[in-house]
Amino acid sequence: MGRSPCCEKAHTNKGAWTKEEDDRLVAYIRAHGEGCWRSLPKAAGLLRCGKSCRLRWINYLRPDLKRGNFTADEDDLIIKLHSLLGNKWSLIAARLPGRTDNEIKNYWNTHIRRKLIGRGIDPVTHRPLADAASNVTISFQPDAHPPPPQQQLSEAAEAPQQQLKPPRCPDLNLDLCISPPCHQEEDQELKPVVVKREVLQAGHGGGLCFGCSLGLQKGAAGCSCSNSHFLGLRVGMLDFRGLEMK
DNA sequence: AAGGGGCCCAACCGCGGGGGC
DNA sequence: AGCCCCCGCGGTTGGGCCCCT
Repeated sequence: MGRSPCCEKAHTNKGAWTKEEDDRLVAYIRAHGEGCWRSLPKAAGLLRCGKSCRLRWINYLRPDLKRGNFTADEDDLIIKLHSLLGNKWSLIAARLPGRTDNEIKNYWNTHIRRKLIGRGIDPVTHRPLADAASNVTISFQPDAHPPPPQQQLSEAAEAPQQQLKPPRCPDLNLDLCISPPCHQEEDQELKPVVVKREVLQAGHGGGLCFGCSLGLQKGAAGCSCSNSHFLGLRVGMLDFRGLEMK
């Protein structure tokens, strides 16, 4: 009954990885590449479960990891992305080259949460902690960015005047205007962020202009709405032009 | 100098989703 | 269509380190 164990726990090591285990894992992945984590430990001669190997590689051994302290720009970007995506650490990590979801999650829980609380901002809702008056009305801007048919949010059409939750972060513009992906010929290396519609709707204020709320300059890639709340945040590596809704 | 408490972060656990059969 | 396997994700844990008293 129930889920089968991911590995034979009786014959696997647990806890901190040794240098030798690291070396074995790195050598194996260099020779054979990633993939089939379940069979990797046996093939690599490791007494670890596949999940453990995958985690060790992704969070610690991967050669493209940046490591080191987070910059102020990364801080700001994480906060912005969290306000949009919630605890979707993998999505946030996808927009921070060299950072892992685990690293960002830890950093959030140990530093940013405290920082936001210190600023009087609820780290969960991104709203002022003392915010009692939640009667802010956010209006849609259906003309600002007419989306392609496949990306129109039916909810927006169904309830264009509905009252939405107030901004959860005082410097975030929450005017709704989801930009269609454009300039697709550029930056092919940037993976599109695939955001389930529920992610944007569940407790995140209904809808947002990604460009504006991330501080992109008016007229910059992905943002040409009428928002006037440019924040001056440098987000050069960020690009939501490939944003997909599913 | 010692020890107690808090912090940090690597690693584990359980679950959900996707894909193959 | 349903089942099973595997991967990946998010939440949680625990051990080591650091700082304060």
